[in-house]
Amino acid sequence: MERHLSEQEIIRRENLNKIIEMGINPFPNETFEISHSAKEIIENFKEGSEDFGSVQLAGRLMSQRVMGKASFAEIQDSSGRIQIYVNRDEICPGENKTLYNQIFKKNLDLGDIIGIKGHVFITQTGTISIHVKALVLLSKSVKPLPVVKTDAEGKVHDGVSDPEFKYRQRYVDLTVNPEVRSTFIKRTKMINAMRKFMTDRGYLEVETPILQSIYGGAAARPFKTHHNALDTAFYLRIANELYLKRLIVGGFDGVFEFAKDFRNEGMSRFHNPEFTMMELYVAYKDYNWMMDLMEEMIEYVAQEIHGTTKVKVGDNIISFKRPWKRFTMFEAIEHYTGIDISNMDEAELRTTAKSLKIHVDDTMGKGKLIDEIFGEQCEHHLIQPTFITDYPVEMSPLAKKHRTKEGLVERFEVICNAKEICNAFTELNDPIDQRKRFEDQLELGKRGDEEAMQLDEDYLRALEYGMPPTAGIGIGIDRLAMIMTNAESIQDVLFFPQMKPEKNKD
RNA sequence: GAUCGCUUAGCUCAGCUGGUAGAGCAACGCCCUUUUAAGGCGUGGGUCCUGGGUUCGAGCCCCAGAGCGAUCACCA
Repeated sequence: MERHLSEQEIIRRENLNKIIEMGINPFPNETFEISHSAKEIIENFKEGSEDFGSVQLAGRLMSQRVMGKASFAEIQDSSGRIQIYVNRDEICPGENKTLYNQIFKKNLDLGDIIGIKGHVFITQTGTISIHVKALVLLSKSVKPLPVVKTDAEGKVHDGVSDPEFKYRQRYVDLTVNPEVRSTFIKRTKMINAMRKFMTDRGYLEVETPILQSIYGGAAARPFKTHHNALDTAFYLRIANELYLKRLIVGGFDGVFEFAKDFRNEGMSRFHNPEFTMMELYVAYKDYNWMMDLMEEMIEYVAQEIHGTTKVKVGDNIISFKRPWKRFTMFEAIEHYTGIDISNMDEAELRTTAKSLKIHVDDTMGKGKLIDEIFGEQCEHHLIQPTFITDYPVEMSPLAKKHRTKEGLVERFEVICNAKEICNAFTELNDPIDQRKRFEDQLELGKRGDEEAMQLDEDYLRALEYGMPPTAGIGIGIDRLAMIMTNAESIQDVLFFPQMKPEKNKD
């Protein structure tokens, strides 16, 4: 098949061929030993010290300033960039100057991956650099990378900013925009910190099925697939809640999983069809205990990532320092609207919602109305992490009824930067009540609610054997990562966000 | 799903009331040769997202479509 190549791509292929003709393998197999990273050298080199007398490092050639028999260039490794100084007669000590005159000056291109050996010194202008004694090509780049330069005022020129380019070709985005790399490193640090926090407390990290014949644990439309050998429909999980609780039935005191979940719904700045949720279930605890744990864990996570509990997000500074504010849902609504809805019936709630200019329709029940009022009137005010507790029972078919408050369940969410970042309950462990809640969901399903839960007989069977009182939580890892990295879109915290398939232009 | 916006060189972007395509960086060549976004001179590079239409003439106007984005709806 004919491929259209740009002028620059053709030139690079010609350079590749010239290198091959000179008997050099542009894609060698051998290990290249690396003694230091660019960052280590820049952070630790002291003028006049004998340290770094001999270093080897490898990376991409990112700029090249050739001046006859001496040149400066920059290489970028996984830690950052460092300047190198290449002198013709030092890398070509004999009569043959081909390596410098031909290969280094002509046939190497920006983006090529090279290995160098030399010693560290400081130039007249005060830049820590590597004086190169030997240079080897490790991999040729035949497609030009966008060249990003930062000028003296710190202004960035020609950074790749087209979102489609960034997300489809994340490998280029990562190479060219250093802050993208640091976002993803923070994401991993965050997950590692959470894992350590929970493992240190003795909770067991587990894996549960992604292909489920009955999907459950959340209200959402699933992706459906088919197993050929069994000739059976399967769903990609929308949550793993019911499986983790089966493990609590089985006798584990604490289990957690970082789970990829899948929901067949709209995409937005805050929604990707596949996303990561961390769910944790701990036996013999309730939601009050879980609130304390959540605060402690996230405060710890912020400290691990940023070295402080204060995190800048957009124009706000968010403080994760304990304790966080706690509101019941009714208190929050009264606080932001001045209206006490705690004793209202459905008709009064509907009137109240209308008076607040909230779009209502006849299918909305009590729980939905309360949720809408909260969502419209309160959520956007909640920038600092805030616990919202005690939700209407209709919205929470897996949560235990409140110990004292009629019509409510023991549930909390944390709202932070105006978005929900977790959802937790005192888990419903009464199999009789759970069956009734599932049946109510089936009714909703019959009335056309596509997100109503399915009745899971096996889960009920597990509860019938007896599940200890349990507290459970699900934390939206992508949402939390957005806050911890000051990202505006979920796509910025996913290496490969979901996109429509690229059309083949050839 | 609805509305609005964007799509021009490898990258970032200009392009007027419709007159046949521009800059910076990158590339190529020469000069300079310890530079700091190195500099100077020169050269090449375009399916102006795609397909139709209007027009003597379309990057620009009209229609249809694609991709991306924003807002809304949906998503507790």
